[in-house]
Amino acid sequence: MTIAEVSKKYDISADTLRYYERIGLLPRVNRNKSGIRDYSEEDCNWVEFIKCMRSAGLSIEVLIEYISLYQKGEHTNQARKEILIEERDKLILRIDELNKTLERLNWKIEQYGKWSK
Amino acid sequence: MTIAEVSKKYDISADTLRYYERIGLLPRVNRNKSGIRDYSEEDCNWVEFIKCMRSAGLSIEVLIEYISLYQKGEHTNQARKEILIEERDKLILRIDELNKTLERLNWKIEQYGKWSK
DNA sequence: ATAACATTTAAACTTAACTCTAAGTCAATA
DNA sequence: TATTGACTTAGAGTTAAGTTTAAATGTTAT
Repeated sequence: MTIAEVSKKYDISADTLRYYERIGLLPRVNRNKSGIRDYSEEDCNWVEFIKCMRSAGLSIEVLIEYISLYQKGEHTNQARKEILIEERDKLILRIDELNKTLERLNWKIEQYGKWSK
Repeated sequence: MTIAEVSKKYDISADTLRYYERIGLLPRVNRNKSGIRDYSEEDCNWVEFIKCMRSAGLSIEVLIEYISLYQKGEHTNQARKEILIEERDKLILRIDELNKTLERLNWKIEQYGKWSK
């Protein structure tokens, strides 16, 4: 797949895809004879994974670390698992906080409802 | 209360408090005879509200709009309510997305568990 | 085979949201 | 009363995460 196709499929700009690869957030994508990126299915899976994790607030920094460990092979499994657990726990706290704020917003909206009908 | 006290109480730097006031994200705080900020209880309530809403991801831009409407008086109630509803709905979607990612992380962590124990 | 368009790289630029600096004022303390 | 330390403003600097630009090369449709 070309960068344009991947960009469209995952709704991430080609610029961002190149940027992610440049900083090591995506494993290096193979080029064809003329130097143009040709994304494999595994590349696409990484793109999708990164998109999902970024949208959940995981920092680029921590994801670079995760990918770097992945590329070092199976002996990094424990370390990778620890990263995921740490991020998972942060996410739980975050969701909790957001739910509290949601309740607060709901309450405030109700107050407005009392006069503004 | 002085800016240092408010800063400590809400864990927001004095720089940030001044910055928020400067850009209209906080209503202008009264100064004493020598020009030093003296935060009233209402000021503090705003600080706490802003902190909470920012941490939930509401943009500074939308909060400035909300506060600006507030300062224009009761006839802006409907508009303010609409802002809150819009942000509340965005927040619900966000929480939903985060919960899905949380499930995915949990699943991945379990996969790691299978070999790395 | 030439115009029009996509891709490449490196590097500069942008944006949101702060954060720091400089130069000055003011209040409390030694 | 001299110094120490918090506060003031305006404006410059920082950070994370892209986005845009420039200059070159490659590809496709006529």
